[in-house]
Amino acid sequence: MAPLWDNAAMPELPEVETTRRGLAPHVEGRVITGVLLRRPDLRWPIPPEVAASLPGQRVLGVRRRAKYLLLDTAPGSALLHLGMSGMLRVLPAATPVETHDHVDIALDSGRVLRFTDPRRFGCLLWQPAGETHDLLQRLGPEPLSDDFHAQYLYQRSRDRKAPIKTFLMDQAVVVGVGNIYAAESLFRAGIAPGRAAGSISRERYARLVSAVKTILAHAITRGGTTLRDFLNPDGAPGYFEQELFVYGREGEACRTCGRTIRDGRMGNRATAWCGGCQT
DNA sequence: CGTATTCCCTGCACGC
DNA sequence: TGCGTGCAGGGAATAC
Repeated sequence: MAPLWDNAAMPELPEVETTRRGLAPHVEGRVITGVLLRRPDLRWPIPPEVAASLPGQRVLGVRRRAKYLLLDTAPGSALLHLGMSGMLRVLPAATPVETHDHVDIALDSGRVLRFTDPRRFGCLLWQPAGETHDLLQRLGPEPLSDDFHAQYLYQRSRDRKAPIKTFLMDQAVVVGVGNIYAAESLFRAGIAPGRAAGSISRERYARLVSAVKTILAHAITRGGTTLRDFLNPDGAPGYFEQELFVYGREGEACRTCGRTIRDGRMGNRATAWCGGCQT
């Protein structure tokens, strides 16, 4: 079975949303018949409620908040994060187990929802019904929602001296904009990533918000096309590689102006930008 | 409060 | 060929 993700396509918000859409038809409405934890020490230990509460429950919905997926059942929700190497697949129950297959959630359809994560930066946690997990408490708005707009970003950025790229990747400001999409959005908006967030005009924030929305929405569309049949994913997601303008292109020529793409670090993250197109 | 740094973990690309 | 080293990443935790 071809993997859905590899190191070339980290699960950012569009991949998580694509995963949600792919999973939902196979998981929603199904009854969980068992939970098998082969390796409970992920980013955090998997709490006992997961294995104790899920069996016998019907999956009422599959939701996404930021880069988290939630499997809703009556007593509560399984809260999943794919980290940077996590993968979720729906497979025939008899599918042989491989090295990093940490969790199986068996379904009454005879299939199994399998969580695989080589680097174990992902997590599987428990959110009791009616509560909001601490990890979801202080998150900013969804980037594709109407709550994420230029005036919001402009106001939140006043007095912030951190680089705009760091600010944009702050999950308390807006969720789901990881390193790739931050770099690409700033390129599209023509803003240099090192510029202090608090010194950027309202007009430029309008361009940035528009760029974030356009790029994320486009990436989701692309992801969707690679995932027609979630049970038999054919080929790599490859959603974006041909469309990147700066991310991973350090030292290469800018596709717009021809200048060499620069690189540096911001907030301890590799950052690429074009000194000609971004000011 | 905001900002900077460290850490978690593994696979991979390097250089010797 | 097989080491060792450094890096990548989300994002929480910690330190200032």
